[in-house]
Amino acid sequence: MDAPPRWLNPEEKDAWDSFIRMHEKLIGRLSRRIQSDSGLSAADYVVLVSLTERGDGRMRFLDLAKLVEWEKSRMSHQVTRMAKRGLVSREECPDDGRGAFIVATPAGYRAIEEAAPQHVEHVRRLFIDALTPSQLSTLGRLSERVLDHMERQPD
Amino acid sequence: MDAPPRWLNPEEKDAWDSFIRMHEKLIGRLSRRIQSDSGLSAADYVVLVSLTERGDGRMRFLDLAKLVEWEKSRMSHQVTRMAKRGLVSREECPDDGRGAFIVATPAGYRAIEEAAPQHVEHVRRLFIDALTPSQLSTLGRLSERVLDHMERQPD
DNA sequence: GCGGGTAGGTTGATGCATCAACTTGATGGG
DNA sequence: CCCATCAAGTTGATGCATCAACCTACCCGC
Repeated sequence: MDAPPRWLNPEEKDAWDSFIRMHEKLIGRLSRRIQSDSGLSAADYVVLVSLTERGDGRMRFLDLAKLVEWEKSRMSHQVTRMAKRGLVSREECPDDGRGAFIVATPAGYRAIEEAAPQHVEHVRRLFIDALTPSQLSTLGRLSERVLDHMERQPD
Repeated sequence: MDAPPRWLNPEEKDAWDSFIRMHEKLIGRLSRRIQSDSGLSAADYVVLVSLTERGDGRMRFLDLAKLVEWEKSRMSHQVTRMAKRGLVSREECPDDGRGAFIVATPAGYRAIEEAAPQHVEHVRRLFIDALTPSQLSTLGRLSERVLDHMERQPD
């Protein structure tokens, strides 16, 4: 039944390769920077930003997981590691005996407040500054388009 | 001395977020697919493609690492795991006593020949098909531009 | 021909990602 | 009320990524 594989043509392959290489290099550099500047991993950063951005620095476990689109087990392991380092703590939930709140500690706040400006600076320097505003917005729109397309695909 | 952080403006932030979310979702789905379709990880796939694409299925260790832009230690660990599963083997290098060749085994060839068409199909379905040829080429050019920009930046 | 630097590669430790299995508390139907 | 089922979250195992330290073999100047 095997249909002949629809290999990528040269233009498609070039575009795909550039895209992948660009993203890998960009993310690699950003995450090494954030790690060496602040001692936070990219995962720590995402968690702390999400927690502290909305007011009280606390969120229900699964709400947090959904917000950043992580599986619960991934989040659980991450929170365990961060709690061990004092960046967040777990609190139990009065309404639901199974439930948990994840709370950013003062050390967590300090860490993210120190890390965020540097991180943004690197995003700007490595990525935003590479493009004109119009190119940037084009890239954003194309990304949205791919996202929408994926939503409509099985898997 | 701290300059005030140059936060991203809303357009910049939207573009950045879309871009990041898109890439994460895309890579996540592709690598889960390749894993469940073929039992290869994305890393296995990259190594096997690189080895088998150029003729004899063998390459010097560091040449391979440079080709895919990995650190030698990453490659070494990866090769160890793959060798354990019989996908590649190490051979010593007659010219250089320190050196090693990495060789794709018959099982490695079978694995990649089975995995590649499926993988390409998913890339096409999830990514290529989301865009018109002209949009795809735009995305490729923007990626190149970011890559070039990064080359010129420190770190 | 030997002693020091460097190139080629390995190893161990640690953190991150994913999968499957598990526990415990909530909930709703009979 | 009780049992089944589901939701919330944890745990353990395994593979991947990164860093630093290490080991040899090669090479070059003397």
